[in-house]
Amino acid sequence: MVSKAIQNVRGFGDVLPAEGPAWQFVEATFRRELERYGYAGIRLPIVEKTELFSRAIGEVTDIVEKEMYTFTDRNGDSLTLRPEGTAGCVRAALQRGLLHNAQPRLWYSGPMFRHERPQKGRYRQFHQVGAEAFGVPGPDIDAELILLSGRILRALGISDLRLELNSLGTSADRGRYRAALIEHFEAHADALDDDARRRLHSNPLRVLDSKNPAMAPVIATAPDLTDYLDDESRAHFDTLCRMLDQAGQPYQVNSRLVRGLDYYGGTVFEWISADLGAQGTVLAGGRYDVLVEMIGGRPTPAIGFAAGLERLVSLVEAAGTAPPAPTPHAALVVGAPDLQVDTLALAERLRDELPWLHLEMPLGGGSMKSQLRRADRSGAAVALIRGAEEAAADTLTVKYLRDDLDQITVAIGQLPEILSALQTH
RNA sequence: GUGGGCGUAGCUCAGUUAGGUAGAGCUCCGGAUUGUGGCUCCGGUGGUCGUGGGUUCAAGUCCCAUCGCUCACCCCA
Repeated sequence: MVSKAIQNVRGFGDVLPAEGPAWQFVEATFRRELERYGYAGIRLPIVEKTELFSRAIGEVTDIVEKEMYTFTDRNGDSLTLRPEGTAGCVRAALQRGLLHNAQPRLWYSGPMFRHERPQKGRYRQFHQVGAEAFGVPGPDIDAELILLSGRILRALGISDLRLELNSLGTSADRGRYRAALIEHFEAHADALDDDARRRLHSNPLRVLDSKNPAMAPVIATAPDLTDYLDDESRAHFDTLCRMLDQAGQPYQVNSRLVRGLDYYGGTVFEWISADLGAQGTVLAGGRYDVLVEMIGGRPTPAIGFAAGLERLVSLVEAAGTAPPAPTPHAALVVGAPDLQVDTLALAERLRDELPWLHLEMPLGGGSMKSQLRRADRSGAAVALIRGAEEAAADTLTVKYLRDDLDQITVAIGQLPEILSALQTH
């Protein structure tokens, strides 16, 4: 009696073995480069109190209003599957005293959850690598973080990326700009579409993002955020730009670039691919100097980024830059069923003696022909054949599956020497 | 949340127009080669046609619902 098959939950994907090399490449590259810049790994819970996100991200954001996986715990607490990583990282750094008289740089990686309609590059469970640097107020950390992100993306071998940069200024700057924007759009209310009217008072900056071509003229004539920055924000941004120029990092200033989370202010940046359809942002971040205080700490400047791993993996797969999965050095083939018992022990002795050795056995029986076929498919460089003749003489036959070499029969004691020649394969 | 496209063998797909109880290629298994992979040839395994209802003498095919995939809007990494 076969039970009804169960399918996955919508938007919750599986990473299959074929995608393994690309995922490992992306994750290993992030880890390596982040650690080179002094970022220390931190592991954070997937569930936090709902209030953490509603306070940090903003009550009126789409994420908090309609995308969170929120549930009531058995003791009545409202808990939420994290929709992003920064809030939890700040909570942990603050709660554990990491911010006390220190300027920690932290990174983390893991699944995030948002109840959105899935599409290319957007899933309900998705994975991010995040990096957060606390306690440094100046543009130097902004520049270094951006250069670091560029280095990672270059190391992944992804091309056709552009870096967009902007400053959101202070909260007061944005307040004045917001008022000016509303005034502008209200003066041209007849040119707005339904979405724009709906957002005009809740999130007027978002109106600038509209993809509706009919809105292009009214958006083009809208006030520019850059004109509303105070002297300090402007000086910070100018220095950042000079640092990037000097380091040879190209970028485009985009005064329309904004963020969907309320805690951002000052520098914001975004790496965008042209090859991902509508969800082209692969890595984005910015300053959030007010967040630590919002969560109950002392005012602490901070900046960070988050990278979407599914999107990067997709680009890495298209670019073909991930190293292939490693293939076995050798496959040990058993010539007769009565040899299985001590051949398995022989394999263990070889693995003991040669810790680097990737040795597989085509287990489960089958003819020697079948075992050799499986050995070949495994990608093994050589097949080690142990049949009745070899067992009687305490030898093994080494058959080269990739190189044009004759097979040889050698004493077991000679095997480490023979196999060592394969180590660089 | 809104709209479009799609679910047939492990994979890629035909079959849906005009309802008549399922096909191909690849994969996999076996043989040709009584101890030797890859190429070739021969043979074979494998599907309650996403799921649940309904119409019908008869449903992969028509209708309804539902789940999943996918693309865009929206939103975002």
